[in-house]
Amino acid sequence: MIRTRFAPSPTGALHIGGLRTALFSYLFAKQNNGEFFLRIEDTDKARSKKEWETVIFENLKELSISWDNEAPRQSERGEIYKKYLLKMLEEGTAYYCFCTKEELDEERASLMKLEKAPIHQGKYRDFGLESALERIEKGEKPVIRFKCPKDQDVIFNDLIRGEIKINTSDIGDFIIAKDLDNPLYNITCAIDDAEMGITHVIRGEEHIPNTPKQILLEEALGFEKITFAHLSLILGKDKKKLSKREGSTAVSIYLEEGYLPEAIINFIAFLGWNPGTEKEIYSMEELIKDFSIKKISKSGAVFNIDKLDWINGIYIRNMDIDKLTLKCLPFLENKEGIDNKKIVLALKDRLKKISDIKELSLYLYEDEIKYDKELLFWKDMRNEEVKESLKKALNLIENIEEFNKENLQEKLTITAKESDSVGGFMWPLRVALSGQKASLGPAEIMEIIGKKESLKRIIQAINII
RNA sequence: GGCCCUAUCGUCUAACGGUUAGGACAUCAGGUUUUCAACCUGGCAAUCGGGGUUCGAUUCCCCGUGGGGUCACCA
Repeated sequence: MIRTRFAPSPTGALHIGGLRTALFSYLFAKQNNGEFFLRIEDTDKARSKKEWETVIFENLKELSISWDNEAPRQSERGEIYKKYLLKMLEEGTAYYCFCTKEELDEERASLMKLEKAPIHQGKYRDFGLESALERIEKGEKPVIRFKCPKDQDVIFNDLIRGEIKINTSDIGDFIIAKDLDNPLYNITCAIDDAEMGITHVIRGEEHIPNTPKQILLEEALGFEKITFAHLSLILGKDKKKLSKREGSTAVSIYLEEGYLPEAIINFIAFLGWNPGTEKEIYSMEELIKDFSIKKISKSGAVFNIDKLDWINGIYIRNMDIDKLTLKCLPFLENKEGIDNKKIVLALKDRLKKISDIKELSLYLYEDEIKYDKELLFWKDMRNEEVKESLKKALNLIENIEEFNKENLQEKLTITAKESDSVGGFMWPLRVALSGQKASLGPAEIMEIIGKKESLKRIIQAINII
């Protein structure tokens, strides 16, 4: 059975790139009737926080990415790692290294000067476990390094990129643990993937350099082979790895601003993947069905918020009106006599994200709207003409009993067509009702704010001219 | 700098070695509208450069160049 995993570090919010990794891992597992696991990589005790873990869980749930296991925390698996570390030390596939940080910094600097890769040369590689233990006895605190085979090609077949080959001389004896109780990323990752029975690791491209290390560790420990797939990075407008400078990278922010989970999933899925047809609107079920890891593109994709806006707009427009209203409520005011559902219905076509409705609906709630009187003038109308036009509207509206937008629109249209110009009648009225350069139509506004408020606003406009 | 990954419109991307290089977003123009959206119609816009292989390269190979990643006692 195929089993994938998503292994975030709870050192920050769920990142857009992390979400895509999780989504693709999820889709790949599900379409193969496999399992999708979660694992919390919190070996960095200083930076890991329980709060972030909670945020990650909740974001994933909200986005309908569900996992099949009880997500283990690496911080609670110390004994397991220790067992493997001891085994490697005894078998000689790992060794204690007594180099100081200063020594290592120096080594790195001098290698860089020679324009060589700063690979650790393995001073204590053949020091021997016995002698090492003696020094530890005396109180020295060594780190544990992997004894990397010399000059050997590590080859793996990446599902997305094909064959990747890296020579061990470009890797060196990397540190696998600070000490027996503090293992580092590569070793915990290799051990957990093996123990969890992970068959396919789908992750970001930045992990390509880690892959041969993990494969080497896999071999040293006698684990099953894992298949890897490395996703290209999501880039910002500057074509660099997406960073906070360009809007947010945190999924939670998008959720809060009112990007719908379905839209986010749809958009993210299409960042670097497409079905090869012209269909662009995809539900999670459809994604599971049509997703193909082979069709993932190899180059980085720029995160284009305009396209997210467009997709989100489509989802908003297609959403059930009651559900949409519920989503909008946090961004709307509460005013006696005003039906927020009507506002949502009237405004939903112009929303790119749910939070937009706040700004767009403000004038509907205000007790006294303020605007520049010049705004009331349609083209080159004179004072008297505007006043006349508004009075005509006032008379008409005063006599309308059935105050819904269809009826209002009908009556307004008749009068407008009898007037000198349709715009000359409609524009001042709309501005009188909204105080805005751009707004809903007069009939829509009146239905929402009601007859009394409508008349009040028209009279106010007549008075300021 | 070493190693690795990568390269089609501004952006996301299609194109068994043979297409007028297609679609979407954005943009521009027009239509519909009192306005703004939504909607409809249309336009602009791309194969990084140089060598090969081939009857024929966006496609395969090599070399450049550009972009990115990574070289932690972070993950």
